[in-house]
Amino acid sequence: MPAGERAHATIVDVAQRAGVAISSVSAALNDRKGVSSATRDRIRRAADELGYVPSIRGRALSAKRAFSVGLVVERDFTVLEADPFFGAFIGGVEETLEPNGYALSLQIAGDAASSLERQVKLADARRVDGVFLNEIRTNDRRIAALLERGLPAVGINPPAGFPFPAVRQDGSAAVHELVSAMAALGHRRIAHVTGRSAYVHTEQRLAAWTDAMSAAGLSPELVLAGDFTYAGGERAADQLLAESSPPTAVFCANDLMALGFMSRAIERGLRVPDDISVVGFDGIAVGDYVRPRLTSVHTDPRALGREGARLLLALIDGDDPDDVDIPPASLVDKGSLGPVRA
Amino acid sequence: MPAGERAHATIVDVAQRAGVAISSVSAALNDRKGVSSATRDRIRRAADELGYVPSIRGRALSAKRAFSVGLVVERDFTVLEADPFFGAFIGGVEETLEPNGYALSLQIAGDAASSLERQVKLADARRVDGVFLNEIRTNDRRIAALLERGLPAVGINPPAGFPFPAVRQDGSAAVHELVSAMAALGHRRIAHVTGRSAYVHTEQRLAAWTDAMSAAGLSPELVLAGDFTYAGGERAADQLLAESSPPTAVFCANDLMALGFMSRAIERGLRVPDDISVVGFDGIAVGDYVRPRLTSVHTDPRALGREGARLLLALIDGDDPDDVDIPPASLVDKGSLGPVRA
DNA sequence: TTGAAAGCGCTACCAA
DNA sequence: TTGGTAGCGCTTTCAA
Repeated sequence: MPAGERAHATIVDVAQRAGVAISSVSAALNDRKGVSSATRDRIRRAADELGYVPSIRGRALSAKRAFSVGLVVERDFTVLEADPFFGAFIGGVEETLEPNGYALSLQIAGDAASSLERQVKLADARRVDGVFLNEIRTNDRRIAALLERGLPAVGINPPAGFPFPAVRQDGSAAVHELVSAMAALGHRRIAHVTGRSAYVHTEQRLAAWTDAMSAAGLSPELVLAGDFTYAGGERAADQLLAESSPPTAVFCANDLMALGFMSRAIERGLRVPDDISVVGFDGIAVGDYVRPRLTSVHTDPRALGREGARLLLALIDGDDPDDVDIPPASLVDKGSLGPVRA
Repeated sequence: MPAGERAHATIVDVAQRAGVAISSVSAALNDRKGVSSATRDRIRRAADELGYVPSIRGRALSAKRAFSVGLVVERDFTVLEADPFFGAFIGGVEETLEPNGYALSLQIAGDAASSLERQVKLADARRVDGVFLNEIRTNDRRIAALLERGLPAVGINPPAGFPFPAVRQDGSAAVHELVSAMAALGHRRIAHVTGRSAYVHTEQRLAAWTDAMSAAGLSPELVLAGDFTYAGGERAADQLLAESSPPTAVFCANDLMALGFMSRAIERGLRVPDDISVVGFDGIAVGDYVRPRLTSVHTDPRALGREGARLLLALIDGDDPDDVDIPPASLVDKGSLGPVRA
């Protein structure tokens, strides 16, 4: 028994005070029709006087809804700390959930297996009415698990053929713009440091870069496998800059790697952007804390969260919502991209 | 009606399959006594075969528990993005909640008023069995609201006289160590940039610095009001370094400000730490991404979350747990603290 | 040891 | 328009 939980007024208390049946209270307070405005007023007053707030527990059981959606963040705890994406994403999610009386149930999982397990647990225990599918892998087992359970889900930047509604923000246009800008500045040897393998967004960014390179008449061969971490960016710099003819520009699949790359490049005695241009992807605040500031493809995780939640609630309501495209990511030059030195 | 939610097996299904009453199923699966091992086995088997997972909704209503705790993060969305504290804190919370079958309900509030409102809503709707009280203000209205509702709560680094159980990490010892170290390095003009006013942790850090300065025989007069943001740190640098006899060392109430201060100091042509030593508080990962790396008082938000959740669950179980002190924060020198130039 | 039944606080259906 | 009532899926008490 929970310690000290105060006795709350229930729907029965309100009904008694207003001298009506509980079904009328339910109808009145939920703005259903079939209640005269006189009794509706009386019920409202009684509810106010008692400080009545409907119990979400009773509602959940009766309405067969949890009034809650789930987000499982698959991150090593230590990495999560440095990753600002989810703060903004969750902020956006909240923007939609709160006015709709929904809450967010957040879980942290260390790896893919426990992420799947958490997702399944949330669904099986009926803790949530739907979930976000984030950071999707190329062969993501969560999809089948969700499908099998018939749990509403919304994908965030999912791959083609994704079976649930999705919200997308295109980044490829900005990557094309980036590569053309680099080419226009005289860059020919442009490298790409990828994200962790097996992630859809890693593939998406790699594909965008590859396409853009080809479109610019450049050969997309300078590819290094990264891991989305700062240390991974440092390692990439050590490797790429030690080559006999190193790149003059590098596009990293996220900002954290770009920051690590830039830092190590500077430590190795290079100037950014004079000796090497470094560009990231995400547009995190930390990019403004270094010198030069980091040029990056800025995304909008908050809009992704806001629209994703909107889709999810519609889906839960039994609608069949269309996918949502939020305005494409944009290249924001802050100084770490410059012309090739003569 | 939620779209497509698959029919789940209920306790009735299990009882039928096992040929027993639902009360026996409940007792068996919850490891209560009074069930023969034979029927217990039979029930377990039936449950397995049906893939039975108890509905948290039914349990919540009957047990008068939500099996969920709440955390309201009071942050501007944009600030949240840059703040790594909560990622680690939530990770720690999860570490405790998950094995206990509890979930975390996360809310984001933009200001104190809506933070209070959210907290109250969570409690009144009985969505959670308890909440964390974080970033407490010197005159925090949430405390009275929680007390009034009798909702279990746990304070994170609360002030003296706090009415709920609490988990604390002392930072003052490390601040004393810091100030002595600065004094030993020849610093006399040591400044402090505070956090946002009206926050308990702002006061705690200021008091620790003031005490430490006095203990070192120095006058604690160089105090500048900050706001915990990077930009605030930059402003502090502009102000302090423009003085006729600027400080030779500065202790900022958090790392973000220290990073802003350091960056601006360098932009103004000073060398860190040769011309000015800069030290922060928190020990965030970003401190390793700048040069010199940021010397800071390292805290352990993950342990705070882990132990805070442990306290909260005990409280919910009706225990009267003692406060928890986790090992004190420690000064970690990474290079932004150095001797006064001759 | 087992089973029957009450009740948790709602929603929704059906009569009156 | 109203009221009565049957669930929703559990836990818990009380008899058998």
